[in-house]
Amino acid sequence: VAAPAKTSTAAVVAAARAILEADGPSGVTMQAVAAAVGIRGPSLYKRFPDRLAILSEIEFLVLAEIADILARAAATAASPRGRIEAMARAHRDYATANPQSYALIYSPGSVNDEAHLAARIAAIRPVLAAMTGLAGAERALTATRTVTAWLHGFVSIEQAGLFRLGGDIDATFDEGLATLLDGIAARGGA
Amino acid sequence: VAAPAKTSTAAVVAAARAILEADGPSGVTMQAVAAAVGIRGPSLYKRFPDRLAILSEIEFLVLAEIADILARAAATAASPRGRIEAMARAHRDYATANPQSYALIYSPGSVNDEAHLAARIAAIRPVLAAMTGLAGAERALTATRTVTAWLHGFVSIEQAGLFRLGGDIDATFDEGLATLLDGIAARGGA
DNA sequence: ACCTGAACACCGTTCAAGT
DNA sequence: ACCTGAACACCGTTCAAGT
Repeated sequence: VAAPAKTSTAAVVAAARAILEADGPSGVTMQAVAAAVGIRGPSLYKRFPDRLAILSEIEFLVLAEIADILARAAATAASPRGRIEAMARAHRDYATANPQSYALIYSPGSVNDEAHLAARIAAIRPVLAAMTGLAGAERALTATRTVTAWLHGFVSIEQAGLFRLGGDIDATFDEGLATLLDGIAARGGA
Repeated sequence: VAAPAKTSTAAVVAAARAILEADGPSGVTMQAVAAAVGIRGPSLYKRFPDRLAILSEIEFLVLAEIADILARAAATAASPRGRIEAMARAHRDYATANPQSYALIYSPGSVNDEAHLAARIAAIRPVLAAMTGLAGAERALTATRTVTAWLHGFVSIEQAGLFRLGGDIDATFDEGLATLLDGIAARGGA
């Protein structure tokens, strides 16, 4: 006669993600997550080996969301450059709407195994495809890395509150992106 | 009759910084830092209000080091572009040599008060100066932010071990930097 | 003045016991 | 099968007591 399950793996991950976004990583304690799904801390170990495993599942969730919003953004424009611009804005908007989730997947403690790598590659695929159209197949990977680095750095600095010398940050974003894409296009197209 | 001090504020910060670089942020416990300077955990509260205050002092140390290496790098080249390139390489080299310290000053938990802001501005000053030479006074701030965002994003992704689709990362860095500076120069110079 | 042991609240995690 | 209370080791932090 088995005891009935009070919750599920998916419900635990969803609850943990909500706590992360509301209270930051230090708020994601085993007790808090357990309480959010109506059980006690130790019971979580029936479903996850440890706390890191829960954060790891949140990373999958977030990477899938980013893959989705980037693919949708790419579909809103026809030209390679227009697609990259749309994805860059979507990336920044996602980070603004989900700052803690975004910070998690780039944090030093983020999980870096094969499964997460595959999820990251899947998320970047539409950027790589558009960049192939803009810069050619041979230069697509390097150009994608350049745009991705700038994008992550910009969002990361913005969210840390470190743009503090004034100026219009939205305009800085647009101009930085244009500068980058001009430079990439100037180096020889497809 | 006062009890003789076994250590000093500077010694505590230096010890904490060494532990941070060796064991990461979670290794910087009050007990570990205290033991490294020959005292017990609670004694640290005579010199620092809490653990965050010790990390805050490490941030000042690191920001001063970065200000120093950037200023030195700028002095090795004559042209504005040459100076920016030298500073970009020095920035990346510093992060490679001091990954935990570098991660600390861009971590979500980094202290963002007026004193730290001043230290950050001081560190970036030579970049802003060189950028004024390359892009003109009016466009210097935006261009500096674009380069800084790319630089931080690149280093951050590199250290997280997230460049995993092959290719020469050193060459990617050089090409990304050249692309950016070409784009900035093309938008209208000084 | 500075240092210490003891104590407190709070973590993650383990485990024997319950249903 | 899943859940629970009790326990353990380990944190940051406080404080009264030592010199």
